[in-house]
Amino acid sequence: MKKISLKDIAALAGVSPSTVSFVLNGKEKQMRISEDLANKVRAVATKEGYKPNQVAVSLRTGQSKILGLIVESIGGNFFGALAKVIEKEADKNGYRIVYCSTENDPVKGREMLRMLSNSQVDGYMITPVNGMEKDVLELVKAKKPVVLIDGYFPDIPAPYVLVNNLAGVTQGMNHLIAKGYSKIGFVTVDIELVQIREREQAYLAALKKHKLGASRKLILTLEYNYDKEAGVKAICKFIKDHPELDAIFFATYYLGISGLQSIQDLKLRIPKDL
DNA sequence: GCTCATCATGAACGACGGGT
DNA sequence: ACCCGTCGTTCATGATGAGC
Repeated sequence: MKKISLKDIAALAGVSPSTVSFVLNGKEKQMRISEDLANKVRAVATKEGYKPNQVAVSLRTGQSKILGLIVESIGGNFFGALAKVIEKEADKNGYRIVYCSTENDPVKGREMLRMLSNSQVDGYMITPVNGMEKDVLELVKAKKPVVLIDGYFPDIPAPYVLVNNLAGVTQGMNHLIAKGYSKIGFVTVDIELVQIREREQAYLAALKKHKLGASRKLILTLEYNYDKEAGVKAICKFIKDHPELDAIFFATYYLGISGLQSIQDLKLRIPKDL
């Protein structure tokens, strides 16, 4: 069976295609189309199960009503929850989301950007990875709508939405310090992301502010894609090498999980020993 | 003859294929 | 090598008829 087009509906209803278009797009008032005719057109369209040809709509309007979302990873709590909200808001406004991930690989990030571009998406939401600067800049130069999420490029004039890394870490540190801990370690990763750097800076700033001797000696930096076991071992060694530690701050939730494993392996008790 | 309501006409969108 | 029609849809503009 042939796909029913707007023209078919028009022929069946005995009106012109434009009339059908206006009615189905809710512009019958604006176009002064009588209520009776509008109802008739709607009835025919529903009966025939008419669905607009999105390719043609895009061709005509220049809009795809699709937004591209590039996140760090599709799995995981943070980006999963984020995507859910974004999808919901997009849906409210008649947009759909194409969803892909970079795994913090700039090559893959660029590949995804090109894919989205070829798919004619109307806008981009991107969690930036170092190495994507040129491509993002190109989008901005081309006046494409771009929003960066959970990170930004200082030199690129694109709007961004961030977690308040500074306030979050500061609040956490203040809590530990208020509880009387003074030898606080910091475990982070060596990835070049602004949010990670900000967290480390906030950690150091908190120590400095409370005159607890801000130094890098109590900072452990793991490789970003650290092996699970190796990471746990490294944290164990870090704790053993620094017996003066009475508290540890983990820069990310996955580091925290590894850290809990390490602490358990060392048979230390929380919060008695650490 | 004029105004208003009501609906139709036709061009345009971008890429591709077929015809000269 | 170039032009032109094709797809389905949208929208500015035009056309028709009714009522005064």
